[in-house]
Amino acid sequence: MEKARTTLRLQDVAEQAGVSIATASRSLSGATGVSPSVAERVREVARQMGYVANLHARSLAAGTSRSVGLVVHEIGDPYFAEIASGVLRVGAREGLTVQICHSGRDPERELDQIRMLVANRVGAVVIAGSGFVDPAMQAAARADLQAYRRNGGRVAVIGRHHLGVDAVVPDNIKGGRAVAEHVLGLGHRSIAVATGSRELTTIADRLTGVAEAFAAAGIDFDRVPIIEAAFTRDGGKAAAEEILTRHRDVTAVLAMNDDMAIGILSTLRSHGVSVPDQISVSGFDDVAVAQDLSPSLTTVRLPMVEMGESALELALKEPAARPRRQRAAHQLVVRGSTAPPPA
Amino acid sequence: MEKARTTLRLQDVAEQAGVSIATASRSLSGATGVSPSVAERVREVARQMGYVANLHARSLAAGTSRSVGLVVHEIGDPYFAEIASGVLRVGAREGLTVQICHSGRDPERELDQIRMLVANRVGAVVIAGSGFVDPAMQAAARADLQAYRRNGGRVAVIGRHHLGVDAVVPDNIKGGRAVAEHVLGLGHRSIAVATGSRELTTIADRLTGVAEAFAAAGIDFDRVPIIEAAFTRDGGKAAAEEILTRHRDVTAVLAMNDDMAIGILSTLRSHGVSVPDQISVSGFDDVAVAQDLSPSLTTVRLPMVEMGESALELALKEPAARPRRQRAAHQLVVRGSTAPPPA
DNA sequence: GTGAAAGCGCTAACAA
DNA sequence: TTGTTAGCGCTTTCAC
Repeated sequence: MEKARTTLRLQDVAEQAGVSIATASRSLSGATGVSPSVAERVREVARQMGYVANLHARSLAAGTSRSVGLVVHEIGDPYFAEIASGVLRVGAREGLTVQICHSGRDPERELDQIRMLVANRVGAVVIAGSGFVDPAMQAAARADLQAYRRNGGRVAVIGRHHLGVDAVVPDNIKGGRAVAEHVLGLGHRSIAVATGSRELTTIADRLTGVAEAFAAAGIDFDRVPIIEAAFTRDGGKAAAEEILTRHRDVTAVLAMNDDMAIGILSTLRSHGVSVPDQISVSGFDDVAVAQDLSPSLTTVRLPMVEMGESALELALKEPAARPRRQRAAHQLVVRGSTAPPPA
Repeated sequence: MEKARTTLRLQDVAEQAGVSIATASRSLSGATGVSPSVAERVREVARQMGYVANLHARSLAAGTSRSVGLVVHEIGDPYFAEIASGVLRVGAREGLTVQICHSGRDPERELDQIRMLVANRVGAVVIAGSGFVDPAMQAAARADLQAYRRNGGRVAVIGRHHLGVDAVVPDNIKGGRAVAEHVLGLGHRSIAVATGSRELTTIADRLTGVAEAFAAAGIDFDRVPIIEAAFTRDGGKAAAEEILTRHRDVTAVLAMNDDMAIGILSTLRSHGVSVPDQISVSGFDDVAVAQDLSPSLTTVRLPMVEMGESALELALKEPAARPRRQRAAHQLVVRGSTAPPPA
């Protein structure tokens, strides 16, 4: 008794169409050198049989694959979800499959995930998590990535990394400066900053911009309360609690991302503190809900979806001699959560 | 001149370690039947050389792959982002890579994506988009999926589908009923419903539950204004505009998801309509920001992350004789956006 | 324009 | 316990 074949092979299609496997291959992959009529017939037969090529076999034989990888800190976070959306969009357009993985803001996990992607022989990888300030921390990742690139792999990152690869970089410094200038311009002088870990370059840069604005306004940044907490809504809540307890004179809070700002708004509201009448709050990123909050959130808009798109497009381009750096536009978006300080 | 090998092969590791390629394979894949000392040595050599196995070759030879697929409508949508987070979490735990793709709520695109996943020989696919009410619409997908399963592929869906596979199903009917009963219980009688396309089973079910509650309250559901718009924030805004224009007597709006509810809140606010004093608003899903809105949103909580986890776990289990159906707990969460109607 | 055949890098019988 | 070898399904020279 013959063992029944389960999956269709290219050979089955070839036999059915009465051509050689080579011709079948050429017909289906759209290669040149097959007479149009034959190619069409093969395609028709394949379609009717419901044949789907085995991409593993194809990748193995051709040495290239139609897939790319994306590393994010956490896909449930709107910031990364929107970036992923952009990456998926370009991927679909180019007929690429996209593997997404979490790094959980952990450099070691990030490295593991990169290794896995390399093992999967993806054609390109996009790293969307923020880099770490400490270059040593990324030495291993950098080495792996270099080896990967020597073998023809493409890499692009979003944000500032020490990886020596193409990058889409939002100007976090200028953005931080813009939002701080806005709040200072409203007349605030007693300002607190709510931030995540300064080990992340994204955060470090935003803080740098804020510091610049303070310096320009003649304010000693060392005296400004910087509340460091998780870079999440819960972190924002914790920061707000601390501000209400230990910095009662504060009239404005600069959150280093929207998530924290949302948590801050929530906590202030539950404490009966009116925004922006008593305290102004600003965010950073302009996630989709920022405009629908009440009050709507003053923030710095980063085009996350476009950044995802650009990053993959950059990675897909012919590699350049030296790393390319593409700036992402940022834009101060003034909404209802900021106003002059109470008289 | 010999062409320089770029990527390391298993053979290179085997030679370096002084063993056969078979032994090297067994050592690295953790298979039994190798002396511990040899296995350890091989692993050490591989690590030092920086060898990463070619997963395509492995999949092709072994006929199985350590990857799974996830199909969502749109990863930028928090609902799906949270589900994806759950899937990625389990995937990481099990050492699986996850391919994510967009269907864009388009049955044809969904089919294409499924085909692509099948071509990639993923071990399992999780479909997270809502199914369509019209069974004919999914006939093709169903056929493809059946063939995939006959070849050993696993499938699980989130939500009600006509696909004949394992499913994680939120009880949308009861959830719809619960939120409608809550609003009716507050005394509202002039209620509008804001919804997305009823072609989606998720939405159809929620509406069914709502209708049940209305019937139980002795209200003719046919007289209730049902505003159909995009199942997004923008759709919610459009629905709110219409309600303000054409249904001025409405004291409560039931939105069939949080996204729409957020858009509704936003539009009502910009029109100076107070929530919940003048109009109550409810949502569905309990996306993370729902609790941080102002007013915080009354909604039906669905454990999205857990649903994603369960779906992949279900797909990874040994297949059962008949499709399994796992209920996801839902819970009415009463917050600030609902109150009795104005006197 | 088409076909035969040699791999792509790995796993899994089967032998030793 | 270890090694030899035949594929996995496809692409791609190289002949014809």
